[in-house]
Amino acid sequence: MEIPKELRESGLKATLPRLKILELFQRAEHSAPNGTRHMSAEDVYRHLLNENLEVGLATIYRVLMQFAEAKILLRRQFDGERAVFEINASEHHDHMVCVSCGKVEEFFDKAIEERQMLLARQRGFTLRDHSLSLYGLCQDCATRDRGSPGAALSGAMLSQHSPSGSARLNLKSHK
Amino acid sequence: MEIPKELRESGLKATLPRLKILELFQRAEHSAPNGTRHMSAEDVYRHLLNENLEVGLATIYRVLMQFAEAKILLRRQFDGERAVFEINASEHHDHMVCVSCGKVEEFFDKAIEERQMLLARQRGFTLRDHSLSLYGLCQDCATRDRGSPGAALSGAMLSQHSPSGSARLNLKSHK
DNA sequence: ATGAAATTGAGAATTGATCGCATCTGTAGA
DNA sequence: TCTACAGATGCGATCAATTCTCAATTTCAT
Repeated sequence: MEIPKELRESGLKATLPRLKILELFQRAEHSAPNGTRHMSAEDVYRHLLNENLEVGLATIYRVLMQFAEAKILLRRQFDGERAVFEINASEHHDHMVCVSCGKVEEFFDKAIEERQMLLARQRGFTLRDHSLSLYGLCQDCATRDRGSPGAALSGAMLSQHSPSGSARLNLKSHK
Repeated sequence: MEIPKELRESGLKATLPRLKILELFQRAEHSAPNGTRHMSAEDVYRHLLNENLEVGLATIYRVLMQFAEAKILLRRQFDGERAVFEINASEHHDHMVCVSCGKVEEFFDKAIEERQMLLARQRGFTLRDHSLSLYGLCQDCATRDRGSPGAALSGAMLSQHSPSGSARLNLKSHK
């Protein structure tokens, strides 16, 4: 009776890896700044390791895929980056991604949603899903860059404190 | 004096691979249906082979990257798919992608663009770029599927006449 | 024409992600 | 509670897309 309803309803067995992964995303849901909300498979892997739980990467990929299919998680893929997942709890939203520090902010705009539906309808297009991401500098990075221009956007140095992976275009440097 | 201004202005040397790749995208610009407009590195590779021009894949990836940096081409990355490129000639636009046949339609909506700018401004976000893609069934596929439901969305059979790659989620079957 | 600098091509290497399979483990039913 | 077995895991192999390495070739300013 400790089995979370998300798992029960999905038909997936309540295994340790699944329970822990679900819990991880649920805890991260309201992690305030710099979205630990959005985690890649590797992010999850490392988080679990920190909790002294060794789960095979393959398992993590599998579970993330199953959770996404079950609508427990949402899979997001920002421009050239690895896939990240977030818990599917809050309302639908789109994202603003800082290309400097990697921070992900969420937003929702009714007007945009409505225009999308209208445009699709006009073309006889049956809308299933959509993905809208704005890329640029978050307030903090814009401010900092104004102070010492030139240093910014090299990205390399900044990729350290990038939460779930790295800034866009910064495709190297992991592990 | 045959050197296209795109190359001249980019500072890139006018080599055969570059000339041919540029020409390919320029010719494809107005290819009417089912975007040959959007081509992956492999697509380009195959097209050049058809013209009896063997260019190493590595070179194609390099040139595409350079062209994207020079704003000659635009790199697009639809959900789980490989990167595709299109010539950066026409006005800015976003995309509707058919998840069944892979067709890519383009659209532009002033209202959406304006909302995006407004939302970014409200959050102190310096907008650099954005990506909006609508996923669903194009008119043709929606009509066909209504005729013989169930058959659709298996995707596999359809991936053949998919122009630049394959339908979304159909990550296998290439070469 | 000449040489420094840029570019290419072939293959090796990386990276993110998936697969195959032998071994475990939840969980429904006895 | 016990048990059988479908389902799940973990490991390593594998895959696909992309990038890197480096020697050989080509471009272009002089």
